[in-house]
Amino acid sequence: MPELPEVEVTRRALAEELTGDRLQGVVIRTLKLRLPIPSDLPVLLQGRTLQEVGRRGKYLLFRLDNGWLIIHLGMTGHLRVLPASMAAGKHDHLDLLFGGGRILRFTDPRKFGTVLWSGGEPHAHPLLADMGPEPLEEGFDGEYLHALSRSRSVAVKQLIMNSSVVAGVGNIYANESLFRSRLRPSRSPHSLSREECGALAVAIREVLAESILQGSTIMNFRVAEEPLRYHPLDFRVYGRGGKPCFDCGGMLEEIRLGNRSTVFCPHCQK
DNA sequence: AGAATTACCTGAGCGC
DNA sequence: TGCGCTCAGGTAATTC
Repeated sequence: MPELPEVEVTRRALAEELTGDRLQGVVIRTLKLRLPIPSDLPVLLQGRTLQEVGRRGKYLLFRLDNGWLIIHLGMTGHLRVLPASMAAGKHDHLDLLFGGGRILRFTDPRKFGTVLWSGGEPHAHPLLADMGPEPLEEGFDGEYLHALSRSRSVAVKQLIMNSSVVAGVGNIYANESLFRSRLRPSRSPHSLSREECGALAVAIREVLAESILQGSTIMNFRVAEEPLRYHPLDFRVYGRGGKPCFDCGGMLEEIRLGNRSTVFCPHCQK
């Protein structure tokens, strides 16, 4: 489950490795992801040059001469740059062939990933058009969260995981940022003060930025041929239900919120 | 409009 | 060793 930091680290690695290179071929092994891969992708991509690699939330945006290839890694997807001679495995769904015998290979066992094409601005694509602000950019702050939260009835954790509220905050970082800001995941948004909303916005920005920094530091300079890993040792609460809180030593509690695994410290988080 | 539910998919972990 | 079961989870589509 690549979250925003992993997607950003991938973006940087691919931009470094592939920007300016020409796409020489496309191999699609199945169109049947959760949403079908556009069948005319080979025609659209063949011979085009990669101009830049961007990101919106957890969507990777590859700008070609004639439009944008949009890829979401879903739960289990990853992208690697490999020698073209590398045999394809069971879950290798898409290869983009570049010069120098390199392929950009999309692999996704659970097929929750998404491959789209946009002829124009990718932000206008229907699946991206309604996304909220980028958490690491201007426009996402405590005031914004506070204003938005007045009329919402879901738990605050569900609020920040809503992509129309803020882009790219998934389950792991929602848990982590709520712990950092000392807020219970089940809190009603309209109960949050301006100060609490501010602390939450800061916490979200911090946990994401720190994870990107850490991921970048360990990133293989030549682009990992192994999928990027998470940094499970760094998580303070995610995956640690029943274990001691790093801050107070009390036992972390695990509940379900919106059918998502939710971990918090009942002592530290109010 | 916002909230809740469903659907998609397969590896991993479990009990037996 | 292998079978059957349950679970995990991002997000689009659908329903309430």
